[in-house]
Amino acid sequence: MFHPACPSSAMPIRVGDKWSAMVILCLEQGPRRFSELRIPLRAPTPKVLTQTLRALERDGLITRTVYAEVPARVEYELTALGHTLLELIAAGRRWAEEHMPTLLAARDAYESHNTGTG
Amino acid sequence: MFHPACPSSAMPIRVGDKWSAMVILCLEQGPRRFSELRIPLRAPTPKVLTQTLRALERDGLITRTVYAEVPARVEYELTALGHTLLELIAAGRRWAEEHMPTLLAARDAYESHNTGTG
DNA sequence: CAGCATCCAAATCGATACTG
DNA sequence: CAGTATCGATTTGGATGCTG
Repeated sequence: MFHPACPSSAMPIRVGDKWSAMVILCLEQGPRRFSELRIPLRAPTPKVLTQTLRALERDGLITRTVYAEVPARVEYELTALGHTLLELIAAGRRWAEEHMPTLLAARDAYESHNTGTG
Repeated sequence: MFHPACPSSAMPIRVGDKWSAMVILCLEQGPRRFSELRIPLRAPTPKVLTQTLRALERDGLITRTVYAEVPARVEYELTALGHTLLELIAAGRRWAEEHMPTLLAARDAYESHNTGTG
């Protein structure tokens, strides 16, 4: 799903920063907890995830709900505005599925200038 | 068109780096010269523009044609692959036109927490 | 479990100066 | 005109350690 080869490595489309699009995608199927987002995203540090989450919350794309339980529980969920972004991300993924091989081939051919012939 | 308020300031959608999408947009109506890209883009330094152009060329999104004239002339033009990206960028712009006011309003409301009430 | 504070590395953007 | 080379400021992502 979010393995290093697929997304932001070569993907020419971004939504904001490096993680925003992936967070939104993770939230597509429903609310997720802080730790639940760290695993699939491979976001090693909570700081970066917090930054991303805060920025998303600031822009009204997600909501942050705190449950007063003993092990503190916080859930993040997409807003209506956040859902509209899903379509755009899907469009980006469709483009990638269709044209990324061509782009990668072109990139590979371009790199050959330095290592292959020259 | 490319005034500081519109594009990457608040725009949550990017194509690659800060300038790639704008370069592609500038090339939509036909080939453009190096200097012709610097004016509308407000890319102050040739270095940054060159980097963007090279990356785009590397990915097969644009072509670079050099004309052996006395004042050297170089033209950049969108490839077929580059054209496919136009649709995606257009989708991003449509999203921005429709939802950006909502996003900005949410952001503004969020900022009020710090300056207004607290 | 969720989040913050501090320090650090890397990428990016940018200004100045110079060449064919 | 088009592009390169060098240096600096800003931004971003990341690692470690600590708190409620």
